[in-house]
Amino acid sequence: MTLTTKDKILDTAERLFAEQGYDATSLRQIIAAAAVNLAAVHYHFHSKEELLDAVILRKVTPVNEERTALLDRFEREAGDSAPPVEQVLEAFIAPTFGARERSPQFVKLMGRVHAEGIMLRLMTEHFQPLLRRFLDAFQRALPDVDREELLWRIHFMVGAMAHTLRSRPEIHQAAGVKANFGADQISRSLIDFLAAGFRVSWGATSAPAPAGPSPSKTPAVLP
Amino acid sequence: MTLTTKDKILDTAERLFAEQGYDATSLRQIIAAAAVNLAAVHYHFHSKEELLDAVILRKVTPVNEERTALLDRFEREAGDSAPPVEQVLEAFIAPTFGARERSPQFVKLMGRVHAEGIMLRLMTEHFQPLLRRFLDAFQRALPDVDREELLWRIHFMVGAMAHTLRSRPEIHQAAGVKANFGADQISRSLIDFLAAGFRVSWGATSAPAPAGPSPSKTPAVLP
DNA sequence: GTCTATACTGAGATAGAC
DNA sequence: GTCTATCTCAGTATAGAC
Repeated sequence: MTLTTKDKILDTAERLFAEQGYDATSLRQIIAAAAVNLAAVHYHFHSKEELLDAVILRKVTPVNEERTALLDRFEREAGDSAPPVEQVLEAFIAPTFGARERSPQFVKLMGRVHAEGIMLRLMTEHFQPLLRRFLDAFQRALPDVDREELLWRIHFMVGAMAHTLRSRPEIHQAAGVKANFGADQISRSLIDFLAAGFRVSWGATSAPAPAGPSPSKTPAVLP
Repeated sequence: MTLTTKDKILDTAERLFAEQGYDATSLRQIIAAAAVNLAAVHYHFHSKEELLDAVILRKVTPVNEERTALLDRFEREAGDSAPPVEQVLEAFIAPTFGARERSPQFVKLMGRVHAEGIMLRLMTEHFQPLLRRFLDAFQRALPDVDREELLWRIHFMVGAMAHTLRSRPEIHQAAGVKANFGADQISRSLIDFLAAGFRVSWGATSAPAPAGPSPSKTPAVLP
């Protein structure tokens, strides 16, 4: 236990942020648990927010490396052709669920973080290469889909995944249905669900609705 | 402009929460802009958190009524058969996008709120009937899908929608692609994307991946 | 029943001694 | 690098005026 002050802060902050959330955790709580001084936090991390950034990046970097490595492998195995959407999705999603197995609390925080403005700030700096890498992979798997549309579908994917990583039962509880699926089955359901969405052929809108006497002439936005 | 103190607080809080987010907005900022006293907030709403609840519920209630009304109409038009998934999705999603047109800032807050723990608290109290209503509609449209699986798909839908309602460009910006889609087209893309996911036949997992020499024998979770 | 004035506690941040 | 002391501002609680 000869951790530096900086590491003691990082470890404790990671644990408390994950257990209680970012806002609910005060710096004073962290320094008490880590047995360090309050000013040390600001010396090493400048602010509470930058401490959160550091906590996140330390954990997210290996996950992103796993994602890239997995995609690399799928591409290698596919030879000249491109890996199917399912594999691209698996490369993106599985590492997060894997991280969840290893540290459920932290990934819960990740989901929260993904959803709040925090990721928006980190995204541009640290997520860009990964995003471009996966965008290309998706585009090769689905050459017919428009690029902007594809980005929206990635957007949907991130939303669905982030929401799923957070809290499990909310909806099941409200509906009075027991949530029996394990992480593995949820991950599978998510990938299958998203793969079908990604495969939708572009241009052929469902617009007027497949059955029933065309309900809304107005754009889909307003009833 | 003979608004009651309570309404002045609600209106101002709604605007500031939407513009700056919940945490970034202080009660003192609200009371200054609304020209009321600090304690009046606690008199009428007991706490900052309950003020947020009130702000949300005031706006969300008509949206949920719109959702129900739209679903009612689709069911009426479908006669003896059940409305297709696309219509159930439209009934759920379109009213939010409609609200977005009318008050973009607020729906941005809604997306944020959906994602944080806040909705979890409100959900059980005020969302339950709506959820059960839509769960039934989905189940009738997709009788072959297992009920828990269906709830997960609804979960994915909520995540994708909430994330989409929030901030538009993040991903497009990071990828260096211009975001030209209007709200209408995004709404359509989302519905088509989700409909395909909902329609996936249950039981037929994509597991071993459709092409390439079965990459992972381990559960999809870990590479 | 409504609202005002004011005080209390705990938060994040900072300056400067060591 | 670390710590003490202090600053400002947050949300909250209450006593009392209308």
